[in-house]
Amino acid sequence: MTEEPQVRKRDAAATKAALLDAAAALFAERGFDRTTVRDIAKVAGANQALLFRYFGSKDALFEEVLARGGREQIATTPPGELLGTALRSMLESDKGRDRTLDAYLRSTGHDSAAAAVRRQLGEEYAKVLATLTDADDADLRADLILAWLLGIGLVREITGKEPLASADPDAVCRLVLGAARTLLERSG
Amino acid sequence: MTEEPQVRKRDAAATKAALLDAAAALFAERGFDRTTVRDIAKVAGANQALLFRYFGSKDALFEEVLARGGREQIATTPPGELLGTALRSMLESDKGRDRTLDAYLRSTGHDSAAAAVRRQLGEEYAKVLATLTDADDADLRADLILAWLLGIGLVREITGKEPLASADPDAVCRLVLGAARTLLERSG
DNA sequence: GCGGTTTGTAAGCAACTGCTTACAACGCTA
DNA sequence: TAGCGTTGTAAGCAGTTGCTTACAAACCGC
Repeated sequence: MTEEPQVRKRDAAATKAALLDAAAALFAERGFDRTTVRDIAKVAGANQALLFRYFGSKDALFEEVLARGGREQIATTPPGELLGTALRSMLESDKGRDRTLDAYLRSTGHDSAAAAVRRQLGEEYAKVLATLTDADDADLRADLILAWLLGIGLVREITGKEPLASADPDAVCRLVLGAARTLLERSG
Repeated sequence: MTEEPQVRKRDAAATKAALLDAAAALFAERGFDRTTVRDIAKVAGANQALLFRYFGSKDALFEEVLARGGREQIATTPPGELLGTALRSMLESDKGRDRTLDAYLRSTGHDSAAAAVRRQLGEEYAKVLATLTDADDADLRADLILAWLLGIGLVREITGKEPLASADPDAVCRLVLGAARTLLERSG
């Protein structure tokens, strides 16, 4: 057997990334309050003191997790498809999908600086969604669409309520997009 | 001055009710994890040991809070008006309104037995909402309406995103009920 | 090789958590 | 009034939390 470097040694960037990944996974799974820095460090295979050296605090780490994951989708999706894409990526519970939304939804009890990130993230989504209608209350309608997206995520991932939790993504998309079109098209 | 009994003395029922009220308020304000039994006892003006004597555990107390508040609205509203009423009661941020939904939304990171209460509460709402349509996927459509309600509450109360957070209740109702009608009326 | 910086580690601190226990005060019944 | 279950209180226990500190080991320029 060739000797493989099982343990990452003296690579600050890799350690930081590992901590970020571990934190994202755990925050998504348990929420902010029920995730401990010791758990994050253990999953990342790093010492917990490094978490504070690289991120400053658990709070700051949470902010970075939220900011990193949230902006990804907005940046890589054309406006017209954002609603469908966001909805679909939320519905496809397959492995490997981005779980930032879960972290968001499971940490609603947590105020502090992360609340600002949450709000800003919402702003960015809503801003894009608002371009889809020419009604004079476009921003409000966009907020309602965003609220629907979040609510669907809440019921599916957190509450786990059936039949929505394991409903066919296509069926859900058809229903939601149909109603959303009504909301966006009728001028105010 | 006549002597008033400022301190409640030896009244188990009153003490228990005070604890329940205090818990409901604090859970709604901070969520489950960030509310301590010491705080609840302090707000209720009671000793924290009594909390455990009367409710058994913090978890069980949370369950009672959720169950008590949630069923109230369902029981007192006719099915056809549930959507509008629930929406309106959520939008009217005035004083004294029931804040059980906030407790629900701020405690999404908390699993355990309360998750069952959350789910069951959702079942009851969805069951009523499902009677509003005759589509063969009525349950799914009802779940989507429920999700929208929760999402709107989330964006308004937790995220505080504008313009939805301080939007006119009538305007929101008009938009949501219009789109919801589309969702419920079109048979599948 | 050598000094200094960067990276990783172990141990611990102080505060807080849910919960328990031992006990005092009260009020009803006999 | 004596006895006794109920209600309220003070103190503490054991475990966990975020975060800090003191130190060892690896790396880099010289």
